[in-house]
Amino acid sequence: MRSTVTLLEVAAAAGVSVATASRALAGKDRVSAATVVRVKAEAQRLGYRVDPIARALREGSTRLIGMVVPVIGNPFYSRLLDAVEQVSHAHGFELLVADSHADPTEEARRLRVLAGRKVDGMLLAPTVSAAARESTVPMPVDVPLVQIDRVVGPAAADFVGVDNALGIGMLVEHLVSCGARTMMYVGADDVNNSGRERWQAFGAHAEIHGVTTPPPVRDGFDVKTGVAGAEAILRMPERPDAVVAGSDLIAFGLISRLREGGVSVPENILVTGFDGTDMAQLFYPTLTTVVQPIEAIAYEAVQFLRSRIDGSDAPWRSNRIAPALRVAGSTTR
Amino acid sequence: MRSTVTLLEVAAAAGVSVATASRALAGKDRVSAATVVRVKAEAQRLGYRVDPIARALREGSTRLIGMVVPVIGNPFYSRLLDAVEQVSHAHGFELLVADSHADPTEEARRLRVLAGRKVDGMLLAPTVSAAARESTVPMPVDVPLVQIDRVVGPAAADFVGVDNALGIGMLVEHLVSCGARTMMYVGADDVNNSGRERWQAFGAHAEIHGVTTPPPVRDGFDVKTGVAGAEAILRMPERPDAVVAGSDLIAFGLISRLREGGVSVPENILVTGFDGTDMAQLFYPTLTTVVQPIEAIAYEAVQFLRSRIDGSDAPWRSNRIAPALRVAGSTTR
DNA sequence: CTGAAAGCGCTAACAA
DNA sequence: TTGTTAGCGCTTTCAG
Repeated sequence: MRSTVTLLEVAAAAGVSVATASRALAGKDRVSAATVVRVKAEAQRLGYRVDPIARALREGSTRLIGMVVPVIGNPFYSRLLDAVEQVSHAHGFELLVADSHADPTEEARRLRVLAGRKVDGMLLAPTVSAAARESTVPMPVDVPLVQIDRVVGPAAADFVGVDNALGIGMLVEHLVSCGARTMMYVGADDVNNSGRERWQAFGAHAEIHGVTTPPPVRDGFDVKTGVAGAEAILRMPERPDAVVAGSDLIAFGLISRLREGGVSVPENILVTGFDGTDMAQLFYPTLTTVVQPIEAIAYEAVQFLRSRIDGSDAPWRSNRIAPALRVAGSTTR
Repeated sequence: MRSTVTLLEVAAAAGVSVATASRALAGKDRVSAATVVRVKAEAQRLGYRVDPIARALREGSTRLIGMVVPVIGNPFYSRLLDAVEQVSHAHGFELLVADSHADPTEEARRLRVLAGRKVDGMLLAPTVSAAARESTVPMPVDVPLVQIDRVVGPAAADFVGVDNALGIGMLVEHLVSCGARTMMYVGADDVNNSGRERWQAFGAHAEIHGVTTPPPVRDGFDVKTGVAGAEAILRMPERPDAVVAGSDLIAFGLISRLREGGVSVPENILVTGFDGTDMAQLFYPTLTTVVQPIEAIAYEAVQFLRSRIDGSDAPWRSNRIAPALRVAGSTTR
């Protein structure tokens, strides 16, 4: 069996021209039913598969979606990637993946490479490096693009992400119902919308419930930030009743550092996370958190992208999807 | 600025033919220095970039590498993906990613899709599903392929992975030096080489050190298996001194179940993992484990693949890379 | 309803 | 050293 059988061979086998064969296989042009059957049978028999390269050259469309994430190794992004891969695959797109390694310059370069590869559209989870503190509007290419997970700078594209305010609201409310009267926030700074929105929502909900809030610790979404938060707490004369961490990773770092400092969770202090990672259920104690609707985010993002690929020039849309509260050991006494 | 500037335009601007422009840019054919400069300048000025589609159609090479993993969401694979992405990118390849969702049928299908996309080569981390217990030799395509991480069935391709026997040896030796005299194995079954090799190495090293080994629990590489192992231990009249778990995930499941059962690590029993995930350092207790040389595996795999892409028809090679022992809380009293 | 032919952008024979 | 041209495999006018 020849490794590549061309349309010409199928046409010859079916006794028609390439043009007819093409039409028969495409099925959207007027071709006699009889030839359609014959051509399809021959194609099947010979194991014909269209050459996507030739088709792309001719049609200007690759059926490829590019996705750029800050770091594939981060479980949140890898799960998002997983979900996006499934959805785009279901829509007939293949996924070209690029990792910006949390470097805005590299991110821009990767976007350009993907555009050069003629992807039909791109999904971007923008990076925010500590180095490049200012937000760069990441649109160096004229390919349909939707931002996913978070936004840097003023939105200049469609956006799909979690409803941060709602999630934080759920957590604060839950902690209040657990009897917490003082709550500290340990999370990311204002460089991207997630950090900003979670912090603002925390403030707003704390106020609504009349909760006292010691000064927060705000930096990144990483373990390190959690450790810093724990150290701040260990230095405080009076510990807060609870800590709202801006991410599961922060909570992990926080809890393990508190433990080293002799403060245990949930006995001495309640802690919540944000993201709903698998590890949250394996950690000790299991972590109360808010679960990101990853599948829904992936689904909606691909929908947005498809409509842009199909030529929509509607105003930028922003889609916030509700997360779900998952109560666990870190807030259960 | 036009979004796509073709070679023809560059040639016109430089006052030469497309052929000359192509050669000048490629640089490997005889062209006068003066025209090279002129063409390059014009290309630069116009922002010309070769169209990879056209080039691929002409050359039959896409500079694309496909990679199929059982599940992107698994931290080990996402880190491997990350590493592979970097290495292949450094060699001028873009990465097309596919997730087989641990389904051999889907895996075969994805391999075919990638082959249809005309990738120059493929990296496959074969899946092993509980459903399809028998190993299928995964070579439905005639594209250079190297197996990475593990092998299913008789090797029919180059392979790069960790040196399982060495890793297990390090762990057993370490536990012996901690004073353990009875060790139980909780790991994966024999469906793939990793499960088989780790188990065999455990047996061999236990014998060398004269260690007593109660019956093992063997199933998958997942949390569930660890939980099963813990339950077996909780039922035993006499607990072993230590448990060698076949993966970090198994160890996590095992430790948390033991904790629920009132057995604590490392006080009552020592536990080791395998993989060296980030979580191993965040877990309580921090986990003694063997760190997979992920970067080295990625590097070597891409090297193997490149040599196959370049036409090498040497016999199949198998490259086992040494892991490193990382001692932590789960074996430190 | 079907065929002939153009052409997507590029590279490599082959000529000059 | 440079230009002309064929052709990679496909889709799509334009004729018939």
